[in-house]
Amino acid sequence: MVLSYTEENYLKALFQLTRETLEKKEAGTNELAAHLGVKPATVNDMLKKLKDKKLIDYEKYGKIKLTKAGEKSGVEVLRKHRLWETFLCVKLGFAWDEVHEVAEQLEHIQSSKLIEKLDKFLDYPEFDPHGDVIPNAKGEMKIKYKVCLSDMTPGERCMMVAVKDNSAPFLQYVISVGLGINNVIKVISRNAYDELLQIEVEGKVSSVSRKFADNIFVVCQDCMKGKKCKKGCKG
Amino acid sequence: MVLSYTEENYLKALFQLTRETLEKKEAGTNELAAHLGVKPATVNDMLKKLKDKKLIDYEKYGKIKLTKAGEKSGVEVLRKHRLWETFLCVKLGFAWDEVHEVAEQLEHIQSSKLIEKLDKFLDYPEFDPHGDVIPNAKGEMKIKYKVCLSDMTPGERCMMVAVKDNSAPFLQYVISVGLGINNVIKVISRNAYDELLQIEVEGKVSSVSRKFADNIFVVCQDCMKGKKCKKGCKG
DNA sequence: TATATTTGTTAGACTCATCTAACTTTTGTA
DNA sequence: TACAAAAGTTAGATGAGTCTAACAAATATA
Repeated sequence: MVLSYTEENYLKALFQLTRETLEKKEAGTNELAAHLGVKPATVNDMLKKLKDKKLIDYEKYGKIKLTKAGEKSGVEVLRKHRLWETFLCVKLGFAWDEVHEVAEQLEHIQSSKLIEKLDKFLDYPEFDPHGDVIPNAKGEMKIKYKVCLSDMTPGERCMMVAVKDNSAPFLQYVISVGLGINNVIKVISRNAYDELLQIEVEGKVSSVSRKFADNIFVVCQDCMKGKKCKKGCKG
Repeated sequence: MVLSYTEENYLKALFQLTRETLEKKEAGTNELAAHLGVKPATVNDMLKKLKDKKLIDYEKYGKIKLTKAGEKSGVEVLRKHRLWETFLCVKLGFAWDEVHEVAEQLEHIQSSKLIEKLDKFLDYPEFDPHGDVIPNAKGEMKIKYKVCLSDMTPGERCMMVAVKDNSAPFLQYVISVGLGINNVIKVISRNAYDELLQIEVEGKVSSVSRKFADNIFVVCQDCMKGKKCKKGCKG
């Protein structure tokens, strides 16, 4: 489907507001308007067009959600933006704080061949100059989680986002503790001698070993709220 | 001055129609419409806007001419187009026949810093992949003329476009023969023994030496008519 | 030179993305 | 729960760039 420059911007914004965050899945008219720097009335008009094109799920007074097709387009624009930013810094010698505006223009260039070749020319980078993940050609964003449950301090809350060990025995163990992706974990205490962690998940308290905690990727509370993270949870 | 994507296209087209040719200096409404793929009525509306912005000289039913400001903008777009084409071929491995459409988009990216850096990255190329001259940062197009008056065959017509020798004595000699830039020269005959050429300029017949003819750059009749040149007169 | 053909212009309409101002629905809280 | 605040919607307008259809001027040619 051929999208206008403007439609692409709406889809990119929606992707950032609803997908590129661990919690939120829907956006509102005012929120989107603020993000794009236009008035809510303008957004409202565009929402009707995007719905007609089956790029968003949306009902009057309801929340806005990307469809599969809409997400595909949105993530593609984000991918292009970040690849161009990388090009500008790595190949042309721009400073990392100078590239955003130019990339806002470059991200709308229509040519899949160009993006393939640019990606190759840059040797398939995984992160842009700001450290944000660059979606791959399939639109997948492989976030490199770095913070484990064992990095948490007693008293902190975090959310499980991935596992390091994908073996069946480990996964079964995880389930038995009542844990799963997106579960919030409260770290109660850490035993100084054997590093046994006491954690609370959905009201249930369990003890887990250091080895277990090493294999659970988590994100901190800032990440959970969509704020800037100081720990670098997302790589 | 900030120009729209569309205005830039009109100025680029006008530059190509009126400047990037040795003879023509003005364009018509229909001609411009055909070049841009829009209707004459559309062009007519835009001409008024471009005139208001002092980018063209234009009177009702008259011919269209770029002003200095208009020419500056037009040549800048052309420069960007050709630099991007060069980038696509040289750095990304595109074939020379695949780059035009993408460059049509890229030429409108607004960032003088980007173009400076791209130019440097490409090592200040003088010609694009199609062999067309790339205007430099000042908008100058240094056409590398290759064909001299001495390359002409008796009976051919050509037009003087430049001199190789810029010394005052030579230039004075040129003037004495009645020659000047843009004069049409008809080659009447060549003496087989000493290569003396008999030429006719504005009705006046003169004889000039091989040495003289070697220092006069000319373009062939195809070039004069704006057609594709087979001799490579323009380098 | 008269007229046919080409070239250029005008008027009026359409789409897209945007706005303001007024209105309606939903939500949060006293 | 009632009502105020927040969020969302509608109607009507604007400007850019485009179109078609009809008209006017310039030019080429018989």
